[in-house]
Amino acid sequence: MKTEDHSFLKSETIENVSQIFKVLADPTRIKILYLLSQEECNVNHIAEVLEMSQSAVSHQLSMLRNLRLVKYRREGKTLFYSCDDEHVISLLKQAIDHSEHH
Amino acid sequence: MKTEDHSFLKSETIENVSQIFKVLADPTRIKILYLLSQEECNVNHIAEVLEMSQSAVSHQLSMLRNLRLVKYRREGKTLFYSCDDEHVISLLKQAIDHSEHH
DNA sequence: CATACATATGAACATATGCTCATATATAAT
DNA sequence: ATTATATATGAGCATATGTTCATATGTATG
Repeated sequence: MKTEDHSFLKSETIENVSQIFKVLADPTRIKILYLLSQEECNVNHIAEVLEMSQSAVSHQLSMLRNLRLVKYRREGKTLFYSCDDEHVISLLKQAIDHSEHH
Repeated sequence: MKTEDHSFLKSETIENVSQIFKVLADPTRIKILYLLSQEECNVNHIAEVLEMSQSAVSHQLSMLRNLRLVKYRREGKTLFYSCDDEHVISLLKQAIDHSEHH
């Protein structure tokens, strides 16, 4: 068993980094995270704004929740989601800025 | 036809950002880019260090070349690859630093 | 408690992705 | 020219991923 696949990076680090970027690699999640970085939203609102099914949004939020990238609060029947990871939002915004200015 | 799927981000921006992060989402490419960020390498050297087949490395380099993330120079039969996109390396290193210090 | 509304979840399916295997191309040396 | 070395590339395959569809769960209200 090798604990490292690379002389300089721990395999654990590589897996973590890969996971962060996998989240950010999907257009749907980019839109969701960018939206949530601007305002707290409930699930249906996200679905409407992004023109996606409630189910698809909910599945993605489930993933983002498990990775602790978003959090939520309940208000009656409604769940309000917001971002919970400044670092990931920072990476996203840098990539957006770079893309927009090139 | 909608030119934007999101009120704030152009669909072109979303695609570009997604593509950047897709590149960085794969463990193999993380290792290759990190290695190349430290030293110029030929293909066989990358394959040896990362314990991968020459073909697998070459396929990945092909992709990185097409996206202009790496460049190469020839010396006889050997091709020496190096990084050609500071911004992408910057994103990668930030994610690595963050992962290592948490 | 029955119904409606908001959200979550499991299964199935289609597409994307990364590898291997075989083979092609390019350069150098004999 | 033939052979060896370094790298590239196409096809095929197995796995991962994101969506849809159907259904479940949770909460408020009559």
